[in-house]
Amino acid sequence: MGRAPCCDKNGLKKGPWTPEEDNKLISYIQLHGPGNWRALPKNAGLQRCGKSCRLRWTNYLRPDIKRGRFSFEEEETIIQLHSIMGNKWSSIAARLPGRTDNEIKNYWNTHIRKRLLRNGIDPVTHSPRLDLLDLSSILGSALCNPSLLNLSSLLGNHAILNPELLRLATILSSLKQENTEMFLQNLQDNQLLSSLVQNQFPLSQVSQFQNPVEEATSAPFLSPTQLMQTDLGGLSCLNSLENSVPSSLSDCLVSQPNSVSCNTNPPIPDKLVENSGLQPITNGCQNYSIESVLSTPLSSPAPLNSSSTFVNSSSPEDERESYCSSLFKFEIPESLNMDDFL
DNA sequence: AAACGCCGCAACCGCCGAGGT
DNA sequence: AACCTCGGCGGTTGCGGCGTT
Repeated sequence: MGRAPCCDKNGLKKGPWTPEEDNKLISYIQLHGPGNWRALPKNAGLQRCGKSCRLRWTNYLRPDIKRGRFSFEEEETIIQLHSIMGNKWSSIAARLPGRTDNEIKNYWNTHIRKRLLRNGIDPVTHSPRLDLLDLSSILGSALCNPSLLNLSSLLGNHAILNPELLRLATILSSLKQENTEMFLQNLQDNQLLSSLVQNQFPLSQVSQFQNPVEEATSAPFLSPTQLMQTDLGGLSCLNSLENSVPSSLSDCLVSQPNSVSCNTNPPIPDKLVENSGLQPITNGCQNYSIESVLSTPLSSPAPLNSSSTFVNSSSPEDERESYCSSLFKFEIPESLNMDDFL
């Protein structure tokens, strides 16, 4: 573990710390307290540079450090704070008692970041990744069965909705009577979708908040937790849909009685279906009910450790994976003026 | 059993800002 | 204003453990 000594400047030792060195450092700090790191190694009888001592203390030896696996709550907090602060690990660590910035950084890079990527979420922007996003299939499916679009229930929902998505839903709804073909063409061109995705979680909205509490309570769009729940990557989405969304998308996906074939909807590759554990749908069209998708109340994100979220999970990692169970969750600002979208 | 490759994480590196002179 | 010192931070490295072949 740790980096091997690359040099030995000034006779100072580098590399992994020995228990003896740890004991010396702990004993000295217990007597004199931390600080004055330049002079500390000499006074403590350590052949280390002050910086190395400080890092060893702050990242490993400090008595208040909590070691062990990150809890769901901690992980949720990290994701939320990262979406606000970016790679400000020390700021994030300040809000996670017992965790160091280094530990959080490592955990982010080795666990959370990978999972976000798997789920089709850009870990930097916390936005769905365009290269994996296949909203066109979702919307195309909706177009195949416009009855699935129920705006009235949407408008009666107290959740908060991303205006761009609401606009999209409105357009789709209007297409019940109008020119479906034209819209399908637009979908194929993907211009609308690109615009949608790029505008969905602009970073500028993140930076305008003075603190995470303010941001968490006033942000009009998806919270980071919801973003984790927003799974657009396909594979894990399908898996989680089958396992844990009994009332919404998975129902539409598997058991929708009036499924309609749709040529514009690219079928799920067999391999994906196979890996996801999802039963192949022979007509090649999944029907997503926007009504059901939009029905989740969202004044506060569901806790990560909500037991109802985890079904058929075999490991904590799987549990967190299945946490991305809802394809979309929306929030509708009370001030939203529907006229803007109609 | 051995070889190989991947992953996790402690530790290092370089940069930056604050504070003192 | 310029310089220096110190501490803090984020990014990166690479060893050791573990799983896979």
